[in-house]
Amino acid sequence: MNTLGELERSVMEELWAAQAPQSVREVHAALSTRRDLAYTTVMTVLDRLSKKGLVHRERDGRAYLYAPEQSRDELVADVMHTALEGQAGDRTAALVAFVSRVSPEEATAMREALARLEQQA
Amino acid sequence: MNTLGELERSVMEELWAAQAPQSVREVHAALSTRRDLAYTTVMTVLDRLSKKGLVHRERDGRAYLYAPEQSRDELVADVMHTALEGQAGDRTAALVAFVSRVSPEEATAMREALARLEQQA
DNA sequence: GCAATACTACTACCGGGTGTCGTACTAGGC
DNA sequence: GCCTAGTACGACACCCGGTAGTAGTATTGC
Repeated sequence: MNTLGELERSVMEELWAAQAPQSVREVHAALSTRRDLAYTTVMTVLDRLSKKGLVHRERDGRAYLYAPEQSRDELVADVMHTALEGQAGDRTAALVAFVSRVSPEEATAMREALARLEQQA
Repeated sequence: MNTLGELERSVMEELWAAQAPQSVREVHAALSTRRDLAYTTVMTVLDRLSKKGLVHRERDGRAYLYAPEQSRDELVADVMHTALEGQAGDRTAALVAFVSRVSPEEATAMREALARLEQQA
């Protein structure tokens, strides 16, 4: 879930940055500009990410193409949500504590999002 | 930080449930109603939690008393915040995604919290 | 058709974190 | 001065993440 490792996060970043599904080779090439990694290391990480349900893979000829299951925003929102659900008791209290710590811009963003939500309902 | 194990979480629950700081013996007794644990196991966990800064301990005669550093609400809010900070790019997008998933009651709680926040500023 | 090539699958190893506990040491109480 | 309650320290197993090698399989170029 949130417990992504360093390299796993980097790989996800690459997948998010790319618009289309990426092959292992493409991800490896992208990461190789900054770090020295074996091709199989990247493959293993992509495999683990797919087993965790974070990325989706599909055949493309003899290769696989990997794409993120969720956008980064959604994943972050998911982690936040999971944390909140872990709160057995009073969730509103946790939300209040959370809200009281966000920056003014973030508070504004939340107000807008809540307003939009209200219109839908 | 967020990576609390199962037992660690249980211990935190006990500390939160108790009003006053607890001794190892008290926490052990409380957990023993449900699970069979060695006294030293509980001690080790409390020690690790204190090293992580999640609990605070103070001497009481020859024993230590342990108390949570933060309330559960605060910890949850903290985890949520950490997740949000990890968002390198557009945080408002993540907030929007988050807000659009909360329950109606939670949405109401957030609106109230935001309103309160506005009055303070 | 066959060899080279491009991928994947499987396995492995190490380090760190967590669950779990035993043993050694220490400071009060009777 | 010994017993007891408590701590300190160390240990071990397991799982996860970083890292990679080797073996197997399928495609492709000649």
